[in-house]
Formats: sequence, structure tokens, C-alpha cells
Amino acid sequence: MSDSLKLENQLCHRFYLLSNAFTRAYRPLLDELDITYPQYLVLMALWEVGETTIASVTDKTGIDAGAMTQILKKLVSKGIVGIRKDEQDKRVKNVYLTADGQGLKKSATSIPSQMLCKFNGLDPSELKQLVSLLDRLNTCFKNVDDNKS
Amino acid sequence: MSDSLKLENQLCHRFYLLSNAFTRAYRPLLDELDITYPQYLVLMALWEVGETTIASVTDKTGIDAGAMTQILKKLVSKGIVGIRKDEQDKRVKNVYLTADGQGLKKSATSIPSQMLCKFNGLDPSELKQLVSLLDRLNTCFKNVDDNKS
DNA sequence: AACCACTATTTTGCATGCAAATTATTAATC
DNA sequence: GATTAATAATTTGCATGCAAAATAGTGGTT
Repeated sequence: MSDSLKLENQLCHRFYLLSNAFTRAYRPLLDELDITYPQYLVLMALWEVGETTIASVTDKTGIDAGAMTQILKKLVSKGIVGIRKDEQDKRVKNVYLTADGQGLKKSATSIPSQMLCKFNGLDPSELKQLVSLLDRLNTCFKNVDDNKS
Repeated sequence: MSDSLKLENQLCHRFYLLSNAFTRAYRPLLDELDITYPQYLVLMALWEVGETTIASVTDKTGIDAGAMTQILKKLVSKGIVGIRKDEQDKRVKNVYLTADGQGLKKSATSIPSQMLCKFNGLDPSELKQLVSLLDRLNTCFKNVDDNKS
């Protein structure tokens, strides 16, 4: 009798749908830069800091470490980023933007505003509220993960 | 100078992180039923309606049609669901729960409450508010998709 | 009745997400 | 200083997500 297993009552399903919807919405915009959505996340991380370790990019973006190896291979083969070993710690590899990778940032500047246009249904105050709730939910998960380790 | 390309300002990244976090959080619970998260979505859809067309399950769950074919193959091979052709329309296939599939619902009843325990950081009123905002965001995307077709 | 547009499902090729095992290197302890 | 625990990356195997093409079947038009 309980409705707890009904699809429409699942918070998780909403995130499933929305996360996929975001990826699809970004696709036509990112196609013009010839990059995928996870690759876009990596670039945003690098556009901020310029150069860092692979571990740092993995941590900032939340992308799986195994997938990160593949994503960086793609970005290297496209000439967007470069990788070099750290001198101090030979386990570590650093990622940096090439000139092309730097230049790509200009081409990307219009993307955020183009995406925002699609959210006319929500006013800025509601978006703020949403972001606040999302961040608190994220904190819950981090606490859960901490308990595991 | 604009911060619009900073990772921490991306709504999409929050959904990316949270959607993946949900999948990871469900994994240990679903492992006991020997099913994956998308398979769980399919089962929730079927536990509600008993039997429907593949197209209907695809629509309700939001799972990609191509992936749905694979997911149903798995569920069939596990003896959880069955598939039979529709008599009226030979293009259509119907999916139904086997006895095992029906029985699995009992094993799943505790899952929603176990998940809710992990969200202590948010009171019920905030969760309601969150769901409301998520549903409106989802509506935005549906409108975008409608414009494409 | 032949043709055409449309629908349901599957297939294909590519790009992750994820857990677990592996490799290389470093730090920590006895 | 040798053994061991911990860290950074990579590799592997499996399960999608997604777009586009291919298949099969329906229905309406002429």
C-alpha cells in the first residue's frame, strides 16, 4: 500500500533525469568546441588554476579516476592539454593547458549564458535557493562517504 | 574576469555530482537484490503497473531506448521479468513481472527508508521544497526538448 | 493495392561511471 | 636500511547514456 517505491516519489530519479537532461542540453553547445561534457568539466577546472596534478583535477571535477585517464588522453590527442611528470614526486603527473586549450576558453564564454536562457521557468532567487539545497544535499553524501572510509 | 565558467558556479556540475552520488549510495542496497540502479528504475515502473509496453517503461523511467534493450535482456536472463509480443500491434512488445520479479518488491520495501536516513541534513519541508524546484527545472528541459522536435 | 510517413525496437559505435586489481613511487616504522 | 603501509595513475571488465542507422510493422493517401 505504501507509495515509497513509486517512481514519482523518488528523489534519486529526479536527479537521474536532470543530470542526463543537462548533458543533452550542453551537447549542441559543446559540439562546436568538439568536446564532451566531462571534458568540459576538466577544462573548467584547468581554466581556473592553469596547471595542477591529475589527482587535483579528479578531485575538483568528481570524475572517476579511471575515466579521467581516458578523458585526458583524448584532450592530449586533441592538443588541448599537455601532461608532464612532476619532478619532486615521480608518482604525480601534472596537467596544463596548451595555447589551444587557453584559447578555447574564449569560445566557451558564451556557453553559461546560453544555458541560463533555458531556465526561464525559475527566477534568480529560486535558483539561489535550489543551489543552496543542492549543496546541503551534497554535504550529506560526503558525510556518508566519510563514514565508509 | 567573469566567474561564469568557474566550476563552483555550475548548476549542471551539482547535478552531475549528485546523480552519481545517488547511484553510488544505492549500490550497496541494490547489490543485495543483485540489480543495478537503472534496473531498479525499470522494476519500480513495473511494480506500479504490472505489465506494459517497452515504450511505456522507457518513457516512465527516462532510460535511453537503446540501453533499455540491454537492461531488459539482463532482467529476463535473471528471471525477473518476461517479454511477449503484443497480439494487436506486432511492433510492440510487452514487459511483465515474473513471480520472482513480484517477490523482489518485498525485498525492496526497506530501500527508500534506508536512503532517507542518509539525508538527515534536510528536514521534510526542505525536501518538499527541493522536489518542487526540481520538478519545475525538469519542466524547463521538457519545453526545450519540445522546441527541438 | 502500391507508396509513404510514422512508430516500436534493436543495433552500432563511442564515451563515460564504477569497482577492483595492478604498477610505480614514496613515506613511515621498526 | 629493509619491510610495510599509503598514494598516484593506469588497466580491466561490466553497465549504461546517447545519437544515428537499421528493422519490422502500421496506417493513411492516392
